[in-house]
Amino acid sequence: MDGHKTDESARTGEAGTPGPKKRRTSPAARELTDVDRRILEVLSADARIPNSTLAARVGLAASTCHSRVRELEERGVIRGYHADIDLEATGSPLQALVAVRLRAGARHLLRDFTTRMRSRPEVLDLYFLASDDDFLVHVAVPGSSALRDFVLEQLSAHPEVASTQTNIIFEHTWVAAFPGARAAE
Amino acid sequence: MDGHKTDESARTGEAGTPGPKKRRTSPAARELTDVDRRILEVLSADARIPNSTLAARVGLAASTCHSRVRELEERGVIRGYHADIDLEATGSPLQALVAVRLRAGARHLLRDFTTRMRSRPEVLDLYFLASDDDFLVHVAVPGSSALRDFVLEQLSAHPEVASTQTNIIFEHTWVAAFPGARAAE
DNA sequence: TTTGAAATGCGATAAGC
DNA sequence: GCTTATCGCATTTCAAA
Repeated sequence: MDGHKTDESARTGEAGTPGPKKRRTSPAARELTDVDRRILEVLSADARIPNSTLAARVGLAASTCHSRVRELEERGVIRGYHADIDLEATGSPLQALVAVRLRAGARHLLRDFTTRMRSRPEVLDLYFLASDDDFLVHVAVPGSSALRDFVLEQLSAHPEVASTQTNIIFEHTWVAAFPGARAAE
Repeated sequence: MDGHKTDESARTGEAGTPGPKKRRTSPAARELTDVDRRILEVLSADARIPNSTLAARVGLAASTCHSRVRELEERGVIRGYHADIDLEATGSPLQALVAVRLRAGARHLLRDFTTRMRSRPEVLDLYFLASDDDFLVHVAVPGSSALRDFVLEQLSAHPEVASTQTNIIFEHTWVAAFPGARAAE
């Protein structure tokens, strides 16, 4: 599982420093402008803010702001908008992070495993790690018995799973959608 | 704002399920109806869907649907709406989960620690775990040197931190906002 | 007491400057 | 990138079940 090379060796210099106003010619990897960044910041804090209000906050006309947002959506910078739901209200107040280690000989079942995890209703997030534990599965369940059932039936019972370790979550705090974004605008 | 009573506490039992038709008397913890649940499901997949479309999807009139959504917001079931941002586009493609163990004698600094973590721009999520009185800090950074700086300067350098373990994330998949919600509607 | 339909004001969207 | 104009949606009101 170790020894993977990251593929981000080709990193150009930062544009933040003063210098030549060279035009960025790669549209897909174009860097974000300062206004773009502020738009993302506001939308990550409140995705349903009216476009006119957003425009005023970032100092743009409404139409301009709208086209910027659309461009960010089309470029894939904004991947979507999601409602943040109170898990207690949905009847699943118990959260856990389950560390899963796969059997070394069953790595070809990795895709099956991720597919199954993503199809399970209890699963909220799936972290594929570089460490000894291959996955960290973030789940929410109604109670401890449902947690036990999930771990036993969806993880331990499967042959590709070598071991699991279940960690109860006392509290999960969402801080930001991306680095630099602040909840307190 | 505060704990005022909603004026619609008289909700009769559902006719669908057999059983006692006991009236729910706790308004704050009132259970979600089937329609509520479907609304949450759609909004967690696409928070900016037009209300008219949402209403059609859940089989409600637009006005009714709108009042339901507002009620869910006021009850705190919907805690907010957030844009989902591509971390690579923001220039922080490297993610990690840092496990932090606090010194047993410094548990009174727990609040300071969480406050500091939430003020750091690199931090995306903060998990307070039951396992070893540990935290799991989800961060995104531009590269490995920024990750090293964060761990050394924001964690190891502080006296309340007993130990850290940094786990690189190969891939992070957001699956659902709450149990049962499916991305593929 | 909750739903559905109609009316109005505001915001989203597109064309021109 | 801003201004204006049009269109569509959000929101309220009211009638009905």
